[in-house]
Amino acid sequence: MTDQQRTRNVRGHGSRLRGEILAAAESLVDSAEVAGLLTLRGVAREAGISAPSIYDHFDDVAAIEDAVLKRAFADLDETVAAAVAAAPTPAEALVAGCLAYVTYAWAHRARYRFMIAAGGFAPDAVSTFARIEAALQDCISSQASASTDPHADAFLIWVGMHGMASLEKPDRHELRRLGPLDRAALTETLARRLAKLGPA
Amino acid sequence: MTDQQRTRNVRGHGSRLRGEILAAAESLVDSAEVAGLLTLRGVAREAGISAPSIYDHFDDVAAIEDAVLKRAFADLDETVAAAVAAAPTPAEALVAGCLAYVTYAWAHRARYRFMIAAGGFAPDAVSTFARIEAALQDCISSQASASTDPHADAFLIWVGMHGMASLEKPDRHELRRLGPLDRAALTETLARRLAKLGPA
DNA sequence: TGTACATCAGTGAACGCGCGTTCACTGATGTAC
DNA sequence: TGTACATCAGTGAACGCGCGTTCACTGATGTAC
Repeated sequence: MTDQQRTRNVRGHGSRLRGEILAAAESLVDSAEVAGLLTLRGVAREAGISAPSIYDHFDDVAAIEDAVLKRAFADLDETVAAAVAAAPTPAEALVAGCLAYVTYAWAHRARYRFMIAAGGFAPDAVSTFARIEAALQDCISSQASASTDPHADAFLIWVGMHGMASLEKPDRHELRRLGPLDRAALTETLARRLAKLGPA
Repeated sequence: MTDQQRTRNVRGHGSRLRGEILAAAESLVDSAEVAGLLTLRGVAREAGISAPSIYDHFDDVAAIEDAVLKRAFADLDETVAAAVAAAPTPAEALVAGCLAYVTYAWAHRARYRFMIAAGGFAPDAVSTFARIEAALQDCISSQASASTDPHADAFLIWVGMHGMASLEKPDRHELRRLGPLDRAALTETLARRLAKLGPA
């Protein structure tokens, strides 16, 4: 990206370059028009270093992708966790968590595509799923949800959120025909119906 | 794929090769481990022809991809249409259409991934969406559905089916923790809840 | 305080590969006379 | 019925490119004596 001379890291801080490589890879993932794979040389270019320098920090391009994925899933998980924690009631917590999930995906479309393209949901998604399940369980305990099978219903919620999250921009393709969609309201409706949270 | 000599098409039937190229591309899409893009040379190899021969029938590799996508979406649409048409009641028709959609995606996982990877849902998906919306409208008319907003609810059903369709194989990753999932039953539950079809 | 040396954080050149694309060609098949 | 020719359905060789990966190297910085 930048043509200016890199100033070499001081002794003992060579691992800083690892962070720069990762940041460059994330930048490429986020700005990808199509869900193209990362290339080692592309990452090196973006980071402003020579290609062989990457090998000191990552075994290969797959290792970079794994690191990017890990951070992205952790980031998403934290976002969901914060939304759940901030809500006053179990029902609001579940809805807020779902909205946070979907909003994150919309805000980082290319990243989310990358996350799901890399072999479906990685094990990194487990904790986010567990949060949804726990939030649903809270709803059931407080009689906010009529669900009798939290395991299956949490799965359905996850399915619904992923479907919502992976849609394209509303201003493209056939979605125009749907008219203006209030995506946040739709997401809440989706969550409430699947979680059996009452009127939706 | 085959090493044996190709016998050239007779005069006036040169366009047969177009079909063979398309079939080769579909075969590659269906057997892709990761959702890799097609390459012109790869398609030529699979079809057993030289790479330049493709230019007589397709402008470039994007044109091949478009043709594959078009056929795949049409195939999916016909499958859904047949399922809807064969059901005796509106509610069963809607559920059958949803199940057909999801089953098609599971049966052709790599193909479905290719379909959604190519820039979200192409305009080719419009008619399938219209079928879902019409089926829901039938349910409302016959009072099988309590939906008051068929437009938005058809959208939610579509979202849910896409989410269900794009999940990975159940025997991988964290899905194991979910225990054995009856995917057909889950799909029906998902459809009934989102369509407000009564007990689910 | 000097100085030789080891280490660290990288670089530059080169390799072989598969890719898309071009170009001139080939050889069978139909058509005109 | 022959034969010259046009057309059709492709092929083979070559190009320039970006890729992953290797290898020997460089030059600044710390350390030992």
